[in-house]
Amino acid sequence: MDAAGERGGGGQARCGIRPDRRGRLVGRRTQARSDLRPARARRGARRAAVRRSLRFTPGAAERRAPRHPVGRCCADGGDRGRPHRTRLRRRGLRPVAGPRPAYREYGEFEGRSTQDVEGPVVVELERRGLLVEAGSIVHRYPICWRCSTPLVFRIADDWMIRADEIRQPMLDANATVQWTPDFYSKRMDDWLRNMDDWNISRRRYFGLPLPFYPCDSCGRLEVVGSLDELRERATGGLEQLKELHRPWIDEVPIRCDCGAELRRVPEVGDAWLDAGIVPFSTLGWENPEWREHGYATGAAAGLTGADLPDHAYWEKWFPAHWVSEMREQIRLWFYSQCFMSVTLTGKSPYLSVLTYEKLLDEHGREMHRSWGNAIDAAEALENIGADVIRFMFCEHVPSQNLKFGYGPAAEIRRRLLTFWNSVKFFVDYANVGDFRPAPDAPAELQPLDRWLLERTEQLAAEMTDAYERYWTPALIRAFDSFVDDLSNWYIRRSRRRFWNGDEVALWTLWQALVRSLQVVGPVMPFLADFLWRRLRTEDLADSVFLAPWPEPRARDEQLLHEVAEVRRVVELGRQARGDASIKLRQPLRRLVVQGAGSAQPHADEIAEELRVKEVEFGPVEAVEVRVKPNLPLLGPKLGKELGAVRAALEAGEFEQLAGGGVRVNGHELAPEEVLMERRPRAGWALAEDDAVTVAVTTELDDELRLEGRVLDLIHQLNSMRKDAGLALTDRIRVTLPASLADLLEHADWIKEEVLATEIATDSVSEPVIELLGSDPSLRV
RNA sequence: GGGCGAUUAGCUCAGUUGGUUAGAGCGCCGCUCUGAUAAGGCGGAGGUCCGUGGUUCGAGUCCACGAUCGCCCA
Repeated sequence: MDAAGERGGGGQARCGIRPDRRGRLVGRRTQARSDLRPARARRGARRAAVRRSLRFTPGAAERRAPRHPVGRCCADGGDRGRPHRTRLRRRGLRPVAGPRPAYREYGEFEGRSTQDVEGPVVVELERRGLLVEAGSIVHRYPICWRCSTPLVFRIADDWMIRADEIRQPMLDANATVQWTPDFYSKRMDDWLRNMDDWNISRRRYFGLPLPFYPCDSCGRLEVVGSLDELRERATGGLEQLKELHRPWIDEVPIRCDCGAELRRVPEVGDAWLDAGIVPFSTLGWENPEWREHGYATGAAAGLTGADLPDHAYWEKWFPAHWVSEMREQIRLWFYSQCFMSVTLTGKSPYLSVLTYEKLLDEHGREMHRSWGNAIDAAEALENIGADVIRFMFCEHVPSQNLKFGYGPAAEIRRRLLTFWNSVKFFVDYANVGDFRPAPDAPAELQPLDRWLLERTEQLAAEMTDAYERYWTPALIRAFDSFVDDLSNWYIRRSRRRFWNGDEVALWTLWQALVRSLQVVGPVMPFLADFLWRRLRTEDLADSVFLAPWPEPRARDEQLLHEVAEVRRVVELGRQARGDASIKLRQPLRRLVVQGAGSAQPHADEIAEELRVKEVEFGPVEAVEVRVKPNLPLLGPKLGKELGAVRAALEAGEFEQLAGGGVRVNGHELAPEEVLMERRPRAGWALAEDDAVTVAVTTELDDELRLEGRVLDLIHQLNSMRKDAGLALTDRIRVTLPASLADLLEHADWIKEEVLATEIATDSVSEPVIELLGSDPSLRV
């Protein structure tokens, strides 16, 4: 089709039959116009040229093009559908027979191109009174995909490998393969069930020459099996045989048993013959000895110094564990490999296959240089980076087209930046304290430290599992979730410890980073190794890829669950505060948590995160209780009754029992079998999800208000530090307006938070900070 | 014509064995934190999960049919 992909175009082509008439001719016997042909060909052609007209159905994509009166010349016209299948005619009507689309032995048409005779043929038919009808028809037409030259089909003899006898063995072999996505197994089966004989010959110059030597004298077909055999049977030309390719190979005739001298057929083999034997040719199949630098021969010699292994090596590595290629390889490489392997070994050459779809631009259009939206691979590697590209490929589900471009790349880079910053954070504070990680965990690990180590083990287990399933999207999901926990929970919760040079926290973070690099290495090898080299100690491998894969171990699932609950409670708490429009800088008095009991050991953390004075675990007192059934529990228990129970609960027709249960429609439901929905009482803010309810008091007293103002001031002073470009360790003097004098009740707290050595009031209108030991011009 | 997929928020896409109020990123609006700072967090608006029927106490998920789009074969 043409480059614009024109669909259903209005183009028409000259043809002997008008579209509205063509139906009348379907199925009727026709006779080729033998009187247009040279006499020599007529006799043999008479039988062959009698054939049935075929139904012609225009395809979805059409193009203005002529349909030539040359027999089976159109992709669609000649061989549509099994009921109409005709045998390929090897003799007879064959006007277009040479390497170029030109007529041969056809009188006045001799040597003219098919396009040139388009009109004259119709004129000639009419002159002879043979024309039924001349008109135009829209139909599919082949053109060169690169230069758009119209192409002509012509009849030719070819070399085929018969497919029928290997069909079932290949289907059996395919049943042993694990395909991802799995439905491509079915497409492979479909291809195998329908495959025709494999046409292996190509009329080209480059390619592996087919070693076929037909004998016109005795009718034998000689097939030369090796270079040694060729040398043995050659009648000459060996001295110029530089390699087993054209043109040299064609100058080496062989002797037939009948005495005749045989020449090779001119064809070369289909490239997929070569590709199909990759599992054998590269692994030294039946090679008696290991040959150093023996892999590449002929023109490829010197391009690779790879060894040609011996057969023992093949035994070790065959079949391949995993092959990945685009899905179109089903009818190409996956097929040809399987064909060869089943022929030679009876087995599939691969255990599992990952296929992927097309690479499109970020808007979903195909990439074309002429459209200006193509991104060259080298350019992408330079500007986006290999790791970001790999991350992008891993994340996307392989059954979908991949939308590729600078926009999606920037998004991924930003996500990776969080991980990068986590490493940078560690390195900064490790350098400040001149920290050197010890091989073993320190004894004084805090709960949060133990949690991060468990969380890292969880990451290692999840990613190992994803690798083993060859399901790369799960890799990215696991990694993203880990980075969130690492950065937005562990590091943020532990910042103060790092400021103070806490070596236990530093060690824990270091361990988590090092261990996560090991499992994420295959996804982003360059970044992982770069960071590894900055984090590694002397007893660790030089490269992350020389480090052993983390051995899975039992994890403290209880601790992991507890902290997950804590994060859930905190999220709900923030939501409740948000609903009540109370910012986090304003301390509140009480928080009540119902339903996340396992978070209780971490109540202090919850209090700190949500800036509340007290955290209680227990029933939340709230108004307007609405009860819903807990479906996963009640569904199996109540069955058809469930609908009625649900309706009754919805309508409020139930009775609450002591202990939290509910009586409804004659059923007593346990507390865990129902879900309560609440609204906050006055003075409270509330948020809940399915199983957890969090309520916080919204009333402020003087103490809370004062602390809120102190936090505001601290925030303001730290912003000023930042604006003034002060270093992390710079000490300052703070001067406050008299109106803020009451905040000095918390002077020590403020001094600690803003790294001030002095704080006082004076006649200023706004707070002022000064860098100690500096001149007054640095006053802000 | 046969076969294989897809259809979920404005856009790009997740959604594991059927389960409560269907999620994420981007974009938009508002708020917020801040010693990772051109980031981070929270909230809001935005959904007939293509349609119809069926199985089931219960369907985005399973089944059937249909529509549209894509791909393989012919």
